[in-house]
Amino acid sequence: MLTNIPKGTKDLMQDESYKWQFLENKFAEFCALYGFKEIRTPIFEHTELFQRGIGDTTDVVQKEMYTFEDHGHRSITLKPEGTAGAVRAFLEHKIYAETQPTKLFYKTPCFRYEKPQSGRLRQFHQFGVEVFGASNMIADAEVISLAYKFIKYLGIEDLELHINSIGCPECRAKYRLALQEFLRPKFDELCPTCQSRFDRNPMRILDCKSEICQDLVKGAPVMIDYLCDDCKEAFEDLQADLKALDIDFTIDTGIVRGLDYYTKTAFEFVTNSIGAQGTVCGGGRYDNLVEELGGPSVPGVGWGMGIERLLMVMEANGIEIPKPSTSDVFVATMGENAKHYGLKLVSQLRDNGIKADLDTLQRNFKGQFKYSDRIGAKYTVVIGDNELETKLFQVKDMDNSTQYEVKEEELIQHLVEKVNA
RNA sequence: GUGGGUGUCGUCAAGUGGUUAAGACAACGGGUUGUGGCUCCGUUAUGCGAGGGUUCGAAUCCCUCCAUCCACCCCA
Repeated sequence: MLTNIPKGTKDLMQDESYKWQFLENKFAEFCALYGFKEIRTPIFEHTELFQRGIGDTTDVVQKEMYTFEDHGHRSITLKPEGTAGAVRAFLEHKIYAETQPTKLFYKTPCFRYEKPQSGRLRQFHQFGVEVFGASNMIADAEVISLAYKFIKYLGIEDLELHINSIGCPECRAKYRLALQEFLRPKFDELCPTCQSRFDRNPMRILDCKSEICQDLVKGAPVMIDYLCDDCKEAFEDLQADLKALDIDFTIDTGIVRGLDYYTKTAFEFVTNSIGAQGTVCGGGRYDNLVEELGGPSVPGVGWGMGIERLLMVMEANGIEIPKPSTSDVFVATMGENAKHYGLKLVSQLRDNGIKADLDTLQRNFKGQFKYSDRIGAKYTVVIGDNELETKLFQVKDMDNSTQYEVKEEELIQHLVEKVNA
């Protein structure tokens, strides 16, 4: 029990953290290229922020939030997603009063109380970007382009971009009615889950996996046909923008975001190589969210990318992240005098930017070499009584097993050059 | 929340009622205290997810629980 990690969480251990560091650094670089700046907001917020932002009737809010009362009797919730907190900060710091648009990125843990499965955790992590203040579809295209380029940079080829428009509140409401009218006569034939979706989220019925529902849904009205002029034009603009960027996409009328705040653009980068949870990046436009949360009428568009899923896709495609060396130089010593000399040498090497290490377990000489090999040192320096006396040190190149002597005064410089070569 | 699979050393595993629970890899030690990756030798589960039960006898059968994986739902 004490040594059991909580359900649905993962430790990131020392031999894997480099992968995350790599992705985090690259993501920040890409964001910088696109003019996005990082924000860091708390991992918990007032519960009401999510209720209002994500929507009271969504699954996320209704049954998946980690909510608790703090000692001041406030209802607090661990972030289930990143956008709400970003909007809150945007409002609280009155960023809308500055030069627009505002382009923000973040990385954050998210928490949802769900039953874990492949690609689904209770604590997972997202990269996210948000653009505030831009209503033109160019912003949507930019945001999609950022995700696209980042994904391509990482070498991932099997993520497909799916886009859809889910309209604005007006046209979506009309469409919902039309869809419900279409399905109402077939209600009794729908699978139980779809019957429950009928009122709550009828658009989900369109991509139900049950064959019966698939059949019943044939000929159903499509959201795109119900878009108002404004939404329709926006969707066409987006497609034109993506084409201009040479970004391949497919229109997927089945995309329904599970968070209420989305309007117009909805998109996902999906794969089928990592199991059932194939959405690696999902996002869209939310033109009413800022206002809904008590701010001025400011449009927004953004996405979240699941870091664990991203890594799963990379792994499934055999993409390797360069593993940093743990040690460039290992100093093997014999005897007390040599030990002190070695301790100082290692310290000096580090001062010169060399990853250096020495034995701290009183291993015998052979054991030290073995350890040097294990940690992947490129060079091993030998220090014993002979070396201390002659001021000539043995340097062994671990890759090709050659060994040679270097004068004491040239040793550090020599190693610096070798390692950086 | 619903369903299915799995649980034997750090890892991969053999074992399906009968004396001391194979093996491989890893780890650690050693092959006459100055040299790694190869090789050789040695060490490493009174224990088989936990707790009950059946039995002369259980890792092997039964029950309960727990963990984990996968799928539905939902989403990153």
